[in-house]
Amino acid sequence: MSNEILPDPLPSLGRLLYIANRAVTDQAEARIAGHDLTLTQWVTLTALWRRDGMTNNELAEYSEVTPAALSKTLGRMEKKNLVKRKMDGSDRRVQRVFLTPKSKKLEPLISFYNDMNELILAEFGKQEKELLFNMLNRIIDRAGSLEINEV
Amino acid sequence: MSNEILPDPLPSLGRLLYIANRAVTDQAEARIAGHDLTLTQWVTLTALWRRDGMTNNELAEYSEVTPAALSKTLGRMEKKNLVKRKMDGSDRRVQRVFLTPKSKKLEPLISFYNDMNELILAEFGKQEKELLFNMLNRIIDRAGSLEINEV
DNA sequence: ACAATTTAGTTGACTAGTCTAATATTAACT
DNA sequence: AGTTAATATTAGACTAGTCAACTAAATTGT
Repeated sequence: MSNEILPDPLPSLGRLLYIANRAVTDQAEARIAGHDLTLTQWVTLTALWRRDGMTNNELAEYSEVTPAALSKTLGRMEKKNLVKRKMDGSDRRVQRVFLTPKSKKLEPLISFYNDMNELILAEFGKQEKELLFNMLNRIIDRAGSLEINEV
Repeated sequence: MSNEILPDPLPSLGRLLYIANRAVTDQAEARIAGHDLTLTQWVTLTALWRRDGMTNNELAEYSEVTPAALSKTLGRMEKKNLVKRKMDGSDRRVQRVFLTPKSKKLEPLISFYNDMNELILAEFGKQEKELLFNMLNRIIDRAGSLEINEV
């Protein structure tokens, strides 16, 4: 192709988070792909396994995405017969979301992600793990509260 | 809405990485939005600012995405007049990508992301920062090398 | 009681990634 | 020289997120 030297990719917190997130997500998706589930869809199911009949907005909050995003995820899940939406009896704006026989059978998957995450952190000590989680939480807080200074 | 208790979102490494990555990305995008740039597009430009005329595949490797993804990003950037693709003289399969006057003017943005990341980590000590980067790299290695055990 | 406002959810246009398949062109091998 | 294999890129179908605009229903305020 070209025999010139490529610029080094830029190492930075943001870049590392991007790559780490993708590495972990890819590993997770590979593990559940056999059940015809994506990680996003699995997250939605973990909420319903704990409380069937949640609403779109509750699921959005739980998943930390916008209601619009969640509505689309539900559409794809309904097409695959993983959930069923039913109009709420007392408030007809509300759609309650229910598990199907198919997704009820998948409930044993509820802990797979935690197991996988433990596997990834197998060589981290208890204290190291705590430190890591603490640091990530500090980053989330700090990034969320920083003033937006346009550059 | 519902007066029942919502299930707690699941705390896990993967979840924290997902949220942290989004928090940092959102902060970055807000800062450069005024220049009509997305973070993905900015990453592409940082490569070209360092070596103009890189190819699609080189840029994909640099950005750590597939060549297909990068080709689409270039399409969007070309539409905004941020890059220009030119057929390579000696290998006509290759498209070389060049800065435009518009994107050349944006070169001072090359360090904005690092500056922002430093700001996010302002309260981290030097040693803490090193530890964090080290941990993230270990996670990336480990997640990438784990066997895929379907669940 | 009725108008105005808020809330719940969906849709459309967009960015950005995946994978698979197709097209050109070059390189490699008889 | 001519076929085959590899390489560079693009296109298409898909998931998943954003925001803004919209509809319908419920609440609030007079």
